[in-house]
Amino acid sequence: MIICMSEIGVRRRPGGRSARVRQSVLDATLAVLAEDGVDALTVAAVAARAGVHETSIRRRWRTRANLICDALLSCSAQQLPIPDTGSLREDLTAFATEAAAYDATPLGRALLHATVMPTADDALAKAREDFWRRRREPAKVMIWRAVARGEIPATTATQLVLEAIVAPLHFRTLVTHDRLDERLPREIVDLVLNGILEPQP
Amino acid sequence: MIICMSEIGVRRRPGGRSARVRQSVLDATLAVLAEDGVDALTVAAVAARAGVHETSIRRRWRTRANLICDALLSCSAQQLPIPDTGSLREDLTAFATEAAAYDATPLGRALLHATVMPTADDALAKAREDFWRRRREPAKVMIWRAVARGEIPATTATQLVLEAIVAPLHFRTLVTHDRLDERLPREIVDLVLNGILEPQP
Amino acid sequence: MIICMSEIGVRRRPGGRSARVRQSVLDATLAVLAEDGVDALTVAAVAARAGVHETSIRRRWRTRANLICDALLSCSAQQLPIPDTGSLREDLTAFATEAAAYDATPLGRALLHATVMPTADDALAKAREDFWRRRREPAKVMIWRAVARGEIPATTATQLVLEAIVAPLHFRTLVTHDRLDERLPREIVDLVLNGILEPQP
Amino acid sequence: MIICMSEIGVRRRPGGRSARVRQSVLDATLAVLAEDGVDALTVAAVAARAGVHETSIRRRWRTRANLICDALLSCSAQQLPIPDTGSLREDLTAFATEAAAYDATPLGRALLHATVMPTADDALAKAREDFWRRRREPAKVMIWRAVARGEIPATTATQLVLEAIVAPLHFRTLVTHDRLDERLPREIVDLVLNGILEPQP
DNA sequence: GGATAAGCGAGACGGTACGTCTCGTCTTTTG
DNA sequence: CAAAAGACGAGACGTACCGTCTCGCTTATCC
Repeated sequence: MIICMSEIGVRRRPGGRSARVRQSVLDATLAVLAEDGVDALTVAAVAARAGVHETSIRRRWRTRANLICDALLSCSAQQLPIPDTGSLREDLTAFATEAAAYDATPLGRALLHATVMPTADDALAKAREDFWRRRREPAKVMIWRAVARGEIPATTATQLVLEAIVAPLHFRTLVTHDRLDERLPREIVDLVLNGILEPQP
Repeated sequence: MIICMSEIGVRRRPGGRSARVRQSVLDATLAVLAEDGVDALTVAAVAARAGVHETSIRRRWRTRANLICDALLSCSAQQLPIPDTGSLREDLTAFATEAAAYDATPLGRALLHATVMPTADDALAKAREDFWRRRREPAKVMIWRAVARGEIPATTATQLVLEAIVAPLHFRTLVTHDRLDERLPREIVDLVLNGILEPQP
Repeated sequence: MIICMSEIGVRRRPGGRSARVRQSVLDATLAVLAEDGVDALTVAAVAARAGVHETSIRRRWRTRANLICDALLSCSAQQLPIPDTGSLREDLTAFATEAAAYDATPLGRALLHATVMPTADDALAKAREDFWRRRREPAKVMIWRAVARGEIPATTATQLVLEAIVAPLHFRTLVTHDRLDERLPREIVDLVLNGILEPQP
Repeated sequence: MIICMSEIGVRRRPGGRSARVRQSVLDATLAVLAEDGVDALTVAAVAARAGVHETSIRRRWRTRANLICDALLSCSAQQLPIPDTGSLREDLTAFATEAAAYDATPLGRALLHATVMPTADDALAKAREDFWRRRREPAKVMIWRAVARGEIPATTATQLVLEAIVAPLHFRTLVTHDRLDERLPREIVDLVLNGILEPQP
């Protein structure tokens, strides 16, 4: 599978029924994903919801995985807003709060599940990595600004810091449904900024 | 589904064929899980591997989900060893290293995938939470020891600290297949212990 | 299967629990047969109804077919009453009416169905033939009496006459659910007694 | 099940794969019916014999009963030949002889069994009635011709006469496996034509 | 602006897995 | 130690989905 997913059916016949069908199918996919979850997402359900014949979907996306993957990418563009408060702590806290809130929405949860499914499909795997990369990269600017402000050293591992903040949130959403309240983001950010060691005198 | 999974078939006829069948099926389930992954785990495959008739599995576990769930719980006992080096940093680093190594094994990865699968089944959801709780609780002793040694304040959020350490590892294993090398655990532990802020003069 | 069905469990302990169990199972079998029909008759259902463990039934009757067959024979004794009005026409009409009425009862219909089921089991086949023989033989006396009265020739084929009368009734019950009303028996008897040819002058 | 069985898949694409599959499945059904009997008829067996995937059969006919029923109807067209000898006695004798011969064939016996199976399925019940109606109706012409020739009164109950002739044959085939030889048809016809009463002087 | 090629509607089919229901055998457990 | 209770082997049934294929027909694009 060498096709680039997010391009399927995009080029040819850009204006007209094709494009209309494509869009309504992707919308329907996300809608079903949000409502019923990823394992209840069936091609037939998407077709019905999109008002499109099942065959048309199968013809274009070939497999269920491709469909999900394309839908994923199609919405990975709409990124979370990156706060800019002038303080790293406030930036990260706001960011973490947004992430937690998104994980609490049906679509957010469904996307999370979708990107975590085991898969043998390389294209899908790649699409998932892209999905997260597109989410992560813009957020790095918060770190860079803090470095520029001298809050943190220039050697700070940007990606790792971001992951240390969002991974626990996603993890709680996925498995342990422990407390995922409004105080949690700040606690995590405090942890990452200050560490837990007793301040050395 | 009110039955407690991990008890299925345990009580009655504890000595004999029943117990033998149960054990071989659970073993086979984990084996298949490790080799082929969770979505390739088919009841027929487990039955074949266990040398047991498919019907016997379906009769006792009813659904595929129950089977996976029971297998999960059956192996959640065998916990990771909890290091005790006298230093929190070394303890956590060793622990994180073990966790990363386990995530790199087929079974580890499969268990991870199995516990993040979306599910409508309450029993399964509960089993997964139990699975992680049984993994997490014993690890808390590392924190307690550090508190006793005066390394960290008694108010430290034990669960959160552990999650901040393992969640990024699991997250990389699940989605972004970014670097998951031998240096990563130490980096995360440093992050959690020291924070990233410039030391205040 | 060489065992003679209708003897199973009869000899030993004629007054004890065995006999009690046997009777309640056979009763339950007939009851289920009457209520749900032969193809819905399941060993489990009979066991439940008889208040007996399924295994006990299986041990004694071995197969479902044997059970049905034994139940059948156990009730083939209770024959239809043979009328004796002094007139062959009235005797046969009454007999046919009874037969039609019995076919209209749930048990009658179920027995009919049970005896026409295809089977590979010789014992069952034989039991079914016995069932019908026991029903038919006593009825022949009607013919004999008519011969004695000089109503019909001594050469009359007794069995064939009886079959010509009851077979159409059973046939309508089994397949064509055409008219099976109170006038039918008499019409059939008229047919058999007088024939349909125009009386020769 | 509101669908009319015998129409399933008949209309659309009359010459394509569908029709080919349909035909081979029905043929296979009748073949299996003839060879192994109705209760040994398994969907898998039919599928194997028809060189068609089991799922295709289940999809179109849904249940085993429907399949049998459709096969039944599909062959109810090929009726027995209706003799026309100029004599009612000879016509009926020939007809009865044919019927007896057909009951002696595997397919004949299987069809007979199939049509007397108890069923909760209305469509199947109706199909069976249709099957027999289609067999019976054309035969009535023998009676009508005899009426026209003045052999029998115009008031003769055509259906009843035919049933009186074939029912005993079918009955013997189904249950009592008594004599079903070449003399029987004639004896039955004699019975029905002349009656058994001593001729009145 | 009409020919042409792409895409869509419709419906089967092959294939895999799931879960249910029997029947009949076998093995533990228990009285 | 024999009967009762229950698990197991075997196999059919029916359901749901996935992915492929073939026809017609509609519609967008291009000459």
